[in-house]
Amino acid sequence: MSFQEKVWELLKQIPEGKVTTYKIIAEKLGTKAYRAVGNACHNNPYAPEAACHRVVNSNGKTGGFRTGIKEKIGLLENEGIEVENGRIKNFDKVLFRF
DNA sequence: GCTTTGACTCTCG
DNA sequence: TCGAGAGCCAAAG
Repeated sequence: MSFQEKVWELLKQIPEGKVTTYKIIAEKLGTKAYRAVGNACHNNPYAPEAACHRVVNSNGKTGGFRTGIKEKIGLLENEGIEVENGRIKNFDKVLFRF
């Protein structure tokens, strides 16, 4: 199982209404390849299963999204996550730490 | 096998 | 609060 496959497995564990960060994911995999995690999402073949839109930056910002940041924000809000100016409002509340 | 690139993070001014 | 610079790892060319 390659690095990114492990990332996708973790992404599938994120429940609705919750988000996580690239840092946390990397830590869970026992590495510090935050950027590699981003790459994994970019190449994510498990489209809706692996909730890459529930992964944000460590400071609560949504970061960038290749398919359009607006779309993802809409999805997050639909799950009860408030987003304002590309930033998670109640970040500590919705943060999923596995 | 070295170089480039990226949906990142941390520190400093 | 915000932007710039440096550091980090894995995948693709």
